[in-house]
Amino acid sequence: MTVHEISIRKPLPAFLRSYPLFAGIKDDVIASFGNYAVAKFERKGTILFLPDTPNDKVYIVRSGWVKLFRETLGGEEAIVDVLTNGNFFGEIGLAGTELMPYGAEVAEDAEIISIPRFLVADEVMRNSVFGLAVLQSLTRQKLQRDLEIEHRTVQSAPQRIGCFLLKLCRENQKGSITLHLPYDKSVMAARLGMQPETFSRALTRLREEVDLTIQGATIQIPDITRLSEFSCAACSSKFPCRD
Amino acid sequence: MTVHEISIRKPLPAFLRSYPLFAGIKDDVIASFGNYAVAKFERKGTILFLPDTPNDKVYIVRSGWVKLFRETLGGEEAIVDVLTNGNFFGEIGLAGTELMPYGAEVAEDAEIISIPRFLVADEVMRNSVFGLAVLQSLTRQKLQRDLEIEHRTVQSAPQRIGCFLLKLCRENQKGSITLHLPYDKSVMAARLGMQPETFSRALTRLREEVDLTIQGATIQIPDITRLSEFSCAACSSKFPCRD
DNA sequence: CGAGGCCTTGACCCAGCTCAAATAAGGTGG
DNA sequence: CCACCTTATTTGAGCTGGGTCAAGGCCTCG
Repeated sequence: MTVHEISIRKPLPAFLRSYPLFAGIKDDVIASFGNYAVAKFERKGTILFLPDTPNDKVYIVRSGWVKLFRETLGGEEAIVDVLTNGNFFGEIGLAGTELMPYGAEVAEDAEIISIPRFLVADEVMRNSVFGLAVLQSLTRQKLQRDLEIEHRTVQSAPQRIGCFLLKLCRENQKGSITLHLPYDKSVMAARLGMQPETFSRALTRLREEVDLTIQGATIQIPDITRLSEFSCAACSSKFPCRD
Repeated sequence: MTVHEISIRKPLPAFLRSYPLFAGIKDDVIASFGNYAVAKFERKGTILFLPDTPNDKVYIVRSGWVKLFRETLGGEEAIVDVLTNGNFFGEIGLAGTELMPYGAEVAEDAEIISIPRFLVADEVMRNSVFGLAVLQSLTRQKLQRDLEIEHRTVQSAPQRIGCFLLKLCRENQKGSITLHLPYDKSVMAARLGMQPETFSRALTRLREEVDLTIQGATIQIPDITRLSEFSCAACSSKFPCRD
């Protein structure tokens, strides 16, 4: 919860440009974004905004991880999503919503760019290429949510974890891979819609099933294909089921 | 599966205009949409397109119900969504996706408008007001999905059904209400992420819990407030948890 | 070295799933 | 309008994945 913000200004334009979302934006606009946008390093635990709170910024994660959450009436926390490099959030503000339906907390030290909402809205209006890009991104994200819903009903806990690990592998080749769980297991559990205890046990089952080697947050996957065969067995979409 | 299509042409403009999505569109564009758009009556069971099939149209439901579905590898059908008046689908095509990630089947006799994708894309590019409207709609839909995910993990089966009934009530007043389940219970079950058997039993439990009167597809709700208190007890958002 | 935060284990429980069957609800042809 | 067939819904019985509660481990940091 300790706030240890370092307010810095970096050459955002290059960063923004590097993401497909901003591919069609003219230089002067990027520059304008760059003038109003703020990049900050934020420490794990920092709360960017609370649920049901007014907010007028759109955020982009430059590095690290940010989790979006809601509070159940019962006081429990439901995790909506956990974001990283190049992902954005707070765009619900573009729909004119005053209060954020979810809160945002830094799950792992992160660098976060915030842009006043009106700037983005203006640019959407002015630059149709950008508008279409955002629109397409949202379309895909919605689809991603559909998949997520399906996963939660169709896959077992170990399969869901396996599917998650596969996403972490990105476009990597077949064969053996070593990877680090990027954030707390309890957060992963919530992200995958299960209890921490279940996560722990499910990971054990998955290990037995596909011969993982697990040391704390480090996981060795001897055979990706085998993992995907196990995890995606129940799913409706072919293997790389990411966007 | 019998196809009993009646291809008709109705004054679409008025219809389109009546939905907020098209509020900002200029008359000539509406007219152009009207020229290329086709409205058809389709019978229950008609399949509009299959999953993983190329498609170049965006659809709007004018009346009736359409269900979007995927096929699990196991051959089971997972329902993505069930749409009605004024809802649109197929917009994923705007993201350049060639193959539809889901299929569409008429769940209850419906009138459906289809518009060539390029027309919509053009209009998004040309008319920023329209573009923003679509963008906002998608944003809200994505949020809706988030809620859906939360519901499925936090609510019990009876609560989920209750929540669904509340959505059917729309902006109706408090007190007693009678309503008709708009489509097959088995489809509702799938839509809510449960088995038909579970649905049946859960509905019975809900009846006992909040004194519903059930006759086939007709349901009498004596006290909406009571229903919402029961259903939304576990949810993170206040009562009218729809868009 | 002790405190607190994570994570893992153990024991037990229950909502929802599965398989199987009985009943309603429509629809059709005579 | 009736008998018959098909599809939708309900019920019964039993099983189990995942949740809950309660203890330990473990590791980090002061």
